[in-house]
Amino acid sequence: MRVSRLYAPTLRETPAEAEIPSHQLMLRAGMIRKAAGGIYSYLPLALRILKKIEAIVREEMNEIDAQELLMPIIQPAEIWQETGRWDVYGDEMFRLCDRHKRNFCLGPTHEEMITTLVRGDVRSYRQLPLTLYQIQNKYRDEIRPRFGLMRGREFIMKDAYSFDRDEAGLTANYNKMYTAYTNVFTRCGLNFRPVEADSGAIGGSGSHEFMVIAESGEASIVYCPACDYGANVEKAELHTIVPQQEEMLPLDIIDTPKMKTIEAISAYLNIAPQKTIKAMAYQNENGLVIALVRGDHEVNEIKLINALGCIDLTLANEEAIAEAMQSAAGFIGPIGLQEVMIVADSTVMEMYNAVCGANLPDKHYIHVNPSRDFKPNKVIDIRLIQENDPCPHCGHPVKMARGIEVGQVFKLHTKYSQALQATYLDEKGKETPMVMGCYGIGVSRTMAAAIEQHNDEHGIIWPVPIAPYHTVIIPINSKDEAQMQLAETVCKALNQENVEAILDDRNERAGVKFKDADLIGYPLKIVIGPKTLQEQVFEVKVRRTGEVIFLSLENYVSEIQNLLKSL
RNA sequence: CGGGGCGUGGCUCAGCUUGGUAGAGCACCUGGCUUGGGACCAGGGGGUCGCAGGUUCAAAUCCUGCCGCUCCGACCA
Repeated sequence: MRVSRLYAPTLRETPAEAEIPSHQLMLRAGMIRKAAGGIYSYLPLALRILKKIEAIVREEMNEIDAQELLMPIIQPAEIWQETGRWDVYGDEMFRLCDRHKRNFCLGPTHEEMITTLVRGDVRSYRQLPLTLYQIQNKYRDEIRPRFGLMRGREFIMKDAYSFDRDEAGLTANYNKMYTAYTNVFTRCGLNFRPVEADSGAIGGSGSHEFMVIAESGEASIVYCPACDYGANVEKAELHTIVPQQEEMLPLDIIDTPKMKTIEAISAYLNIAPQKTIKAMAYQNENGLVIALVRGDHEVNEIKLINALGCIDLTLANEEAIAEAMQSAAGFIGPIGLQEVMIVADSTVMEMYNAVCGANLPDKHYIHVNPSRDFKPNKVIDIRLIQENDPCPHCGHPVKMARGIEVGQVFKLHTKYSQALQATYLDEKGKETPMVMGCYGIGVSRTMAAAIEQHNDEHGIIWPVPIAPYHTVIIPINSKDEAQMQLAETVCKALNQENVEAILDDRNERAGVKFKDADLIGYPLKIVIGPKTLQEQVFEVKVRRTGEVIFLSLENYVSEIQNLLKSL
């Protein structure tokens, strides 16, 4: 390939819309262009990268006996109505209508599709286990598409689905996938960490997310430096904190004018925030809910949703609070509340002589002893983990990091097979629902995540296995025939030995070619200039380190192959 | 959906307050010169100033509505 013919329009300046490195650099390197919010064209360089990632994914999937298939993007409403997700998915689903007014959607995921496919053709335990996967576009009408490929409305995903006879089979398949995912992301050159995850709207239980560690990541994770524990903060469990026992003092009520925040009240009373109880008012489809956590803790809304078994949860507005409790935000408390659901974090129930809102304007209770003074409807872990909280496995203080979710594995169990009657006959002739798992990799997101981890002020630095080309060959002066001739010879020789080389034959000054090469991020640059011809040596520059290596005109092919392997 | 910001040539932006013949840099085309880290000289093409209404002798500029993009929040395999 010749750069003069390559469709990779590079930009010297950063388009204003791009916020994070991967988005900025892919636009500047001429790899993607936006068609609409969250919808992009992949230009030739980006497509080569995607194909490399896909090839790695395919190899690892095939290795564990998953079989590739391809399912439709357009899916009929009926199968989604069967599982109830036609309504649950809401505005995030792209919906469309055909000329007969039949409803369809653009597939946001394929559980319904694969399950209805398999239920039609798998009848016997002899046909199980079965794992199928595809690499296909997905469509989600995100509330807020952003960060280029990181959160698009159209994106490429590898999705795999396993069907087993029983839980033991599912666990075996899940573990194989977990290993395969570890291999995929390792081979892509990513610094990642698998973490325990909430299984979310897709349902089921037992799930890990594969997080690429990056500042621009939208997910917060915790991990333990002492053991191998890691979790999405949404999921991270916490043990109850049991403080020293104290003598319970009599409940009292005091004036606390305008003291609406934990910070204000603890300063006013000169006590630690740990001695206060924070009451948060939420609203869900069943009404008002008061969530209680210790003053220095935060509510984990995912845990709260799971504890309540509800779908929707938002902070209650002032009117709702006033109506239900004759109180205002800042002075809410659990004592004396009637007909309002109260969920207390387990740590709250262990507190002594604490402070909480009195449900009266400008009043708080002191010497509150939860076990004595009120009775929550539910006591459960609902707090958000914080840096230095004890690891739930070993107790060592945990660390926090930002992560980009590039993959997730789920145990679905029989959620979809039951809803869609995907059953098989077991050895005894008994009809049994298949036990399912599902496993996703965001392929286009992985490309972006790789850039987030591998870039510098000059541009992208591709890991060799997913680089669009292994090396660019730069003749310093394209009008010098000797240089060009040698460059072409070298280019041909390398490509013949499976070193992907591209020749920058443009009639540009050397600086322009170097800048573009650095921006696009080829792992190596081979420079052919006057020195090369005189001294019969190549100059090879390593993109990542800036290191310059001189190779002789003899056996340079194997030298470059070795160099690429070492990167 | 709530709150900010922005829409002027392919890109980055100025001009708008105070209405009066649409600008710069980069990119592009032609010629020259140049070739080891985004050169230089000369010439040239390209914009109904997001759309629709309104005010005015006159609107990129003022007013109204709509659309799009973007940031923050809520949401999210």
